[in-house]
Amino acid sequence: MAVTLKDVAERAGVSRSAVSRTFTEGASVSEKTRQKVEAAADALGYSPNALASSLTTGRTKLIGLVSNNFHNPIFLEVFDLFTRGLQDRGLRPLLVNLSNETDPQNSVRMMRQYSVDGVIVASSTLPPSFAHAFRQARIPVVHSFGRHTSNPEVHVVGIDNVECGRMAARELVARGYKRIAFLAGPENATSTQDRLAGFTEQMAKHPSIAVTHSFADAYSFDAGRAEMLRLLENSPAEAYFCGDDVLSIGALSAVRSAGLSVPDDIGFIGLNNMQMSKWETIDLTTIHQPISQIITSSIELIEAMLEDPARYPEARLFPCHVVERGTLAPRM
Amino acid sequence: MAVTLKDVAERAGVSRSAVSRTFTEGASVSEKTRQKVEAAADALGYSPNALASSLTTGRTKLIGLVSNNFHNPIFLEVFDLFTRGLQDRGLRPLLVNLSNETDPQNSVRMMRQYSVDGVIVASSTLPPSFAHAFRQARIPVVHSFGRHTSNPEVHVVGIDNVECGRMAARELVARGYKRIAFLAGPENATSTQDRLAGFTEQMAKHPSIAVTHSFADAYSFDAGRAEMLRLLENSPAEAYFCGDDVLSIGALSAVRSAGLSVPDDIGFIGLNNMQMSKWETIDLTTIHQPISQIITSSIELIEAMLEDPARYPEARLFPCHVVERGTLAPRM
DNA sequence: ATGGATTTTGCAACCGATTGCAACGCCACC
DNA sequence: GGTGGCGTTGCAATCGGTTGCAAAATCCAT
Repeated sequence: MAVTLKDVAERAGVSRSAVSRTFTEGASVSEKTRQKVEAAADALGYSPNALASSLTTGRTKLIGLVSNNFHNPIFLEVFDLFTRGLQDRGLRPLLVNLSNETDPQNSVRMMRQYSVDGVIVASSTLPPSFAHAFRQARIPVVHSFGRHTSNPEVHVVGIDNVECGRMAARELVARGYKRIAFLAGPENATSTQDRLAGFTEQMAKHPSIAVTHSFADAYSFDAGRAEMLRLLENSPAEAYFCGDDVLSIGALSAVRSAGLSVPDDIGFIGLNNMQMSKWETIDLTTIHQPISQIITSSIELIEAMLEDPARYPEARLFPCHVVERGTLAPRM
Repeated sequence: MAVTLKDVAERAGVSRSAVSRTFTEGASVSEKTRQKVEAAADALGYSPNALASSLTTGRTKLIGLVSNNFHNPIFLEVFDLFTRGLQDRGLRPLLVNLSNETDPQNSVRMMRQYSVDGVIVASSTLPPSFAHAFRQARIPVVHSFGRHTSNPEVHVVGIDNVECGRMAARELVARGYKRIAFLAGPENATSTQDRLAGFTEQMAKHPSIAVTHSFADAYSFDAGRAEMLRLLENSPAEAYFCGDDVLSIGALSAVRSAGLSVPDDIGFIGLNNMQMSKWETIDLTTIHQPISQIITSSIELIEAMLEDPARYPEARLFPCHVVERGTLAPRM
């Protein structure tokens, strides 16, 4: 079948060790044998079997890329950035779709079987127990878009969701809305909980403003639309903070199909600033989440953990800011 | 470190072979030893190292999932379906992003290094040379969304793009448009070429109708928008067939920001029927591509090739149909 | 209890690599 | 010519499993 070390060694007339050494950085091989080996390898079309070598080196260069978020278009961008970033560093992403998985131990087992060097959990809706389970299993792990706690047990890279909640609240108050609501993502997602906490905390400073909130089933267009349709049935608020742009877009669609106009009848502010939000037909005012920095940073972090698995868990949070477009009334 | 076969064997008081056999389907082990082994394995938290076993079995259960299409939202759905479908069959997708790769040999080398059992090329814009290179390297390969030829050299699963071109042409003619254009995807993509061929072939039957075409740089919103803006500068056609929904949506956005209305001023028909196309704000008439069947079929095919690598290359094409929404004038 | 058939088991070789160690060749220098 | 030192090389063990083969254990019928 495949060309092996042994084949190359025989053709080059050297030992297998010699071949192995010419293919490993910084090993001691004379120029002469290196030449012979490379000639033989080229002729045979040899490339070393990374999996076999992983047996002795203990490194597979495989990184589990774990997510459950395959309905939010922003994750296409996330996967794009992750795969390229990992590839550029010689790492290979093993994509794991946890959409229907509830038991972290299954994922741990799976990652163990393929002896991945590390795991990146890319999700704001997967419970922290998944990242924890990996850490418990002593697999280096970074939770991207995860929850920031004061005393993190795993590496977390993302944003300060509580502050985002406050930011949205401040923005809506500044626009003079008197009946404000949070159309949140899935109730049990940590991102939802944190955003809600920040939002209500900030709104508590304005007792004269009526505040409500409700949850969408998922971070998806359909869920946003469905929830908004429900809200429209019963005296909706003047303005909504949506837990994600994709929810906003779903909600916008519901509002427009009800014959109402944005921002004249209802205002919206989203969160993420995905590509689509700037489309003319959408033109969503939103809070920008620095996806690309989060991902770059996550990759750096997982790489650092490969070097030093005992590295002390760290939270890396990146600042967000409001991007003003056309779905909110002007500031007063 | 990790718990190995040997550890389990020692604890259970049996040989390593016995342990191995209890974990391989259909091997001969007595009930008694199986019990002992399983108890020991549970106590130690053992799970077999798939990579090590691949050395002797020659099977990694790794499937390279190769794409260059990380800007078309439909591919999020594609990845979702692929990852779930593969996982359900005990296969693991190794995601490869070929956005900036031009040399098929690099990808072949990469797949070899990780000794994947097979490769799924999921792209309609990657040149056929990639799929061919895998086949040449004797790696089982299926090209999803690839070009159908009468004498296929690799397995292809997708649609008949030539027929789609005809279908779009027929639809536009039936609506009475007299100046018709094809806003195509990347010029060198086989899908573009085939759709263009079918489109012009069909339009040739109507010499009184003015037909033009042009290309977008990529299957992306921005490319569609940019190309449409260019077209608007110089007496645009009455109706456009766009090579992909995402192009249509970009074009729609350009048209609307120019103050024109759809379908009154310009008509559109897309291709794919992605989720987004049914959003109220978009409401795109389009040709439905049966993504989910294509993917299911691709997975079945790659699985069949794992059994029989010599299996004769086959093209599997699925029918498309027009989904009527609101971006074309009514039929005459 | 005996013998033969059938299952179960362990040994040892092997998969494709890496690596510690000792032997080797080569050169310089005395 | 002999010695020391250094870079190079090959041997052999090892990584975590699988598997052919022969020996051992079990079963069944007589």
